[in-house]
Amino acid sequence: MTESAQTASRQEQKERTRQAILSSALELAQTQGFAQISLRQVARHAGIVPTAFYRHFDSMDELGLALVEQSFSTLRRMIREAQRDPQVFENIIDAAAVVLVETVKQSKAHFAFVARERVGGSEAVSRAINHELELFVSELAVVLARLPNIENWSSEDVQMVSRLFVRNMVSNAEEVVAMPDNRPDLEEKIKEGARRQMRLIVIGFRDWRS
Amino acid sequence: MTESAQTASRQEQKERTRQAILSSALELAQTQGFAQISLRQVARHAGIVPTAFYRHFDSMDELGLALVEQSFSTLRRMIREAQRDPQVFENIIDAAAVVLVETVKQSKAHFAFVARERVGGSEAVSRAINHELELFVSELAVVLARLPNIENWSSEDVQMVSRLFVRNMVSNAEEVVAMPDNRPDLEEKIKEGARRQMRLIVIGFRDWRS
DNA sequence: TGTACATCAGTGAACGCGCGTTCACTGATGTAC
DNA sequence: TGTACATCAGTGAACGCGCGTTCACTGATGTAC
Repeated sequence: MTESAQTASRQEQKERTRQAILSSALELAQTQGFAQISLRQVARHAGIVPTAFYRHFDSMDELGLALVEQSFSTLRRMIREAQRDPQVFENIIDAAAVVLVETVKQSKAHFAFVARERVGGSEAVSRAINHELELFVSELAVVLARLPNIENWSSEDVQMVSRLFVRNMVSNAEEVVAMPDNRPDLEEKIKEGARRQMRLIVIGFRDWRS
Repeated sequence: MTESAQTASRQEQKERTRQAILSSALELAQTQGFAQISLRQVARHAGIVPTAFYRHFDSMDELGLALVEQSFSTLRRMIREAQRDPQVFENIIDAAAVVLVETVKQSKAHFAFVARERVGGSEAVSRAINHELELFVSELAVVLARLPNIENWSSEDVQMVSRLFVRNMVSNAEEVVAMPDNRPDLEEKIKEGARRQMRLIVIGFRDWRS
């Protein structure tokens, strides 16, 4: 390619269309749920003809799985960034509540997709989501195992409490997703609720015996 | 009516068809999700012609709302029965875990419907389910407020912990629903997990300060 | 640089299918006398 | 009890529609020489 980079290469253009399909599907899934939207709707919204869809995905299920992947990589990146924040180590609970709400707010569409298709989606999509969430539980368990009151718990107990946290995270994320925009009062309420729930659980740590 | 009761009256027969529609929809919804099933599928499964559906419900949404009602009345009846059991007052947590698993097992289809359509369903259906769940949180809060360590908590805190319990109940119910039949080992694992989670939360009660 | 050919993302017509909904109907159940 | 009429749950044909998928195609981008 000796041309100036003004015009897009074939593969750049293809990637752009692929992203248009992904973001169209994500947007449409927000209102009706992914399982309810059609290949033709997605194509129309992405500005291509239905048959062109097949140049990028074999089926709607394949598209759904790609969205699961995209959603979780977004989530993981945000958590990694949050962990770099020194504040997090000072007051882990308050920080977690804030990070949760802020993170979810920033990529509402991905969270809405995960929360909704986890139970309502096609077999393949919801299996993929639950698999990712189980990975998350295990990852969090590793972090929790290092906390003072927990260090000599059995691994089953650590896994259990990790599952309790992740479940609550998902539930709270659902609430943020359902939250209408521009309602800082509601937002604060959810944060405060998440904070209290986490504190209650953490208080239990001290006196826990298996 | 002077006839012997051997043949069904018109309204008895109509009610029977209505129940056939409801149970057909519930069964079909188990595998694909209610939002994915069609009026014609339900009619076919219920043994009537599609147009006869309209003698009973105005639309699939109306049918969905009827299923929400049926599911929650089943749930409430089971909880009322469980409360009569004297064991429940001796060890409230163990009893709750057992009741949860047993109750859900007995009417898997209704729980599956509630768990799934709560987030994946149509606007109208999921709003109805979340409304019923909020009622549940408030009802449980009244019960919790009478527990020793909780009696002088603020009502917001009681509501918060009630929400924490109901969320976990829903999550555990989802697991039981997803559980393959005839796996007593898995069943025991879920019960044990539920028991531990509840115990951890209850332990936190003692030292909680708002 | 210029030419001839290959690649392949996106096109557009066509298909058969199941859908929700309408409509006029049928025939058993129920009621009035 | 017997007859004539009303009710209404369920029927069956018909409709227009959006769907997923097939196929042969077009024409811009990319490559070889």
